[in-house]
Amino acid sequence: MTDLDMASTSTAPRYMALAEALRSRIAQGDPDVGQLLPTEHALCETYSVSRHTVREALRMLAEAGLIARRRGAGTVVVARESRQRFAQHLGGVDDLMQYARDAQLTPLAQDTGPLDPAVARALGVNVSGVFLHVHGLRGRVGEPAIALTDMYIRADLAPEVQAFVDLNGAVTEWIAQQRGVPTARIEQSISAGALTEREASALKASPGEAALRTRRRYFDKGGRIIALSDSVHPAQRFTYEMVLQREAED
Amino acid sequence: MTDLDMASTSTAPRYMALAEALRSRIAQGDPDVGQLLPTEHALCETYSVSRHTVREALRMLAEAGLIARRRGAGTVVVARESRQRFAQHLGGVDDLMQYARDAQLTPLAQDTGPLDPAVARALGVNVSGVFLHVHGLRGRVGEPAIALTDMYIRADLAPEVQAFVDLNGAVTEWIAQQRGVPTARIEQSISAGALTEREASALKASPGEAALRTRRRYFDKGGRIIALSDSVHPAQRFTYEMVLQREAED
DNA sequence: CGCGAGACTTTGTCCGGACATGTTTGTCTC
DNA sequence: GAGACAAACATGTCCGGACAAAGTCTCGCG
Repeated sequence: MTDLDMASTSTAPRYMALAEALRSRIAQGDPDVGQLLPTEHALCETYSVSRHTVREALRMLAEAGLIARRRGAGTVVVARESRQRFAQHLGGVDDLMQYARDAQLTPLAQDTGPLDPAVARALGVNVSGVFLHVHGLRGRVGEPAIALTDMYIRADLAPEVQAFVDLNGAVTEWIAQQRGVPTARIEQSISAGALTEREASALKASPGEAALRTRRRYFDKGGRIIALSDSVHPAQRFTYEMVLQREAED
Repeated sequence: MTDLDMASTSTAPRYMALAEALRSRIAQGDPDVGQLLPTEHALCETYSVSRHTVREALRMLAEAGLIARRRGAGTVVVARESRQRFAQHLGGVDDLMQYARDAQLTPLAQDTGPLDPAVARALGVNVSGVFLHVHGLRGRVGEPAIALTDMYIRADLAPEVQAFVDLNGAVTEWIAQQRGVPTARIEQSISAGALTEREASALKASPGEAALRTRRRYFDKGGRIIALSDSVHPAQRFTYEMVLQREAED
């Protein structure tokens, strides 16, 4: 069944029928996770539909989280199934950070250049390109800082440093608006560790004190890196809270 | 500003600029909730763009939950602002725990009774009733344990202890099936701390070593507590990973 | 005056085309 | 073998058009 003869058996639009056909193929591993889907042009021929219809179907699959599309490279399968039972909903990236709205970023240092290999390794990425790196403290005026943070923003997307500081961390939302590159996916890891002397000094805490470390990778729709961050929080000053709600069954 | 001259000030696509212009209007109540947006045709003329571009912009606003579109009737504003942007989706509670499937629970102690006030305080609850308490280690056979955990399950819902152990932590799913009480909401907090001597001894780690502490509260539909848990993980053995996807809202 | 049918309006589906932008591959030169 | 550059490939943006489907309005008839 390559031609879409769904019209004869249901009233579903063609792009929905195509999305379903592709979803079914992906669920069977054809193609599997990590592999490329046929190109839009090929799908037009295989299923005898216009490119518009193919694009609509692919958009649905992308929104379902099954595929990621990259201009020039193609469309890769990222998940076999959409598995949604519990969900944590966040208003925006700043909710993810869990800092109070008035927690300001105080830059301590900045530079622009390729990512240091040790930094890339710590953040779990293998990425080339130039990044704006801003190192600073995060906290309310007059209170102990809650985070010592390093942000790395792709230089081609980054604002000016002072504008970055004024954004108080909402840089990915600025990039979405001003650069037309919205964040589509965020990977965060949370781990425990002990503060180094340098970290403790900047945070006015004790060396060796327990700390929470949060690392984030921000990706665009095509899976390319937008920004990275690495923050450390003294244990006494920060706890990460999350709420998950059960969702309706599909 | 009716023509889209965004191209001269940013690289954002036209449909995004239009979506932003309309989102801004809606935020200002022009049109207000319950009122109709101008038709697609009118927007094409007002903003000097094709219908395709208008439709893309409207699709974005619809996905953001700001508008609802009805064939033949028009497009109505349903919300002034979008409040939900990102979500973390989990297949089930065991995904939340992030233990390998074969990570077994070894009980070290158990008892049944009311919640100790200190425990209740640590877990952020004020609850009466009787709980089955199981204290144990979690890890793969032959490997260092990754968690020392205390689980508290409402006694009226709890399985037998041996059955509980066989469930390997998926007790809330057993309760959903066998007791007809599904978990509707989970609250989790993640913090850093240092291992106590007792904890370090059980985990075969060093006292004072940095550790991640995860605490969870499981609620049913009516907001009543089903279970509680408090786990501590040596830093070197466990990192909490999460992935958030940008999503449409309903 | 109320109801139904038809006309008109508005969004949804689907086609086609062109050009832009980013990625990958191939070729050439040092 | 490495680097630079060009060409080919693949998706993204944007235009235009036609027809379908659903909703609203108007007019005529009972």
